[in-house]
Amino acid sequence: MRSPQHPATDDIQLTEVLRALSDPVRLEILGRLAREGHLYCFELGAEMDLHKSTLSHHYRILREAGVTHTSQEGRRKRLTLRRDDLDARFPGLLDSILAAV
Amino acid sequence: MRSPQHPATDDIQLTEVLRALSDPVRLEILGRLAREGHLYCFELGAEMDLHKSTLSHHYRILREAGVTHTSQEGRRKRLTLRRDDLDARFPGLLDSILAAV
DNA sequence: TGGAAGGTTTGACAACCATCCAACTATCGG
DNA sequence: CCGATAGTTGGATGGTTGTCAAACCTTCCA
Repeated sequence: MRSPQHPATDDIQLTEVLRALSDPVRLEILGRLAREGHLYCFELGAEMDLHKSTLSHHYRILREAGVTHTSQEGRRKRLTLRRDDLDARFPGLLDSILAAV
Repeated sequence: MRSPQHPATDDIQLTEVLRALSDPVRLEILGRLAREGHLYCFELGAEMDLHKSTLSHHYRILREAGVTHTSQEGRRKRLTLRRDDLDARFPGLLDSILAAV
């Protein structure tokens, strides 16, 4: 299993971040990540009533946009928010979105 | 000619605003609006090398998302940014996006 | 009054998106 | 080693998007 692709901080594009967050499911994931600090994919699978492959698709979009970081822990996958990177690149953006979620 | 549809301030949805601004053309329009205060559609048509119907499509998305206000002046159309409405609904969001454009 | 200017609408089209499903890979527990 | 767990991948599908082009509608002006 190849390690997942994360864009470098400087390569995070505003249009991609905005597009990634313009979906209710991904906005919900973002809110959970912000509140809980991190989460395991299988936790969402148990709650969100979406096929696991659909969720996997959303994880990829968030990751490739630079919003989340994914790390492997055994057979589980752990998501965290790239808060520092996003704040460095687009100051205030994340906070204003999270305040509205 | 029916007057164009603008959502009420309370009806502006975060996902729609983010989606509206996740396109380079519309982000460019936003930047110009923020810098110049207002603009007439035909000015963009002369500069942006896109078919006028394509631009009309972008105007509609910005307007229906609640990002811009459109008013008719003779046969011209004048766009302004709904800055107060957006600030009231999503404090800080517009500023952080404009800072990154 | 007739033509030009400024936009909208409709249709077409290729590209993309969210979703599901089935099959697959990889890891853990017994 | 085997079955269960956790996700990814590829295909299919119905819907949406960005773009152009042609036709249309308003408004102005000469």
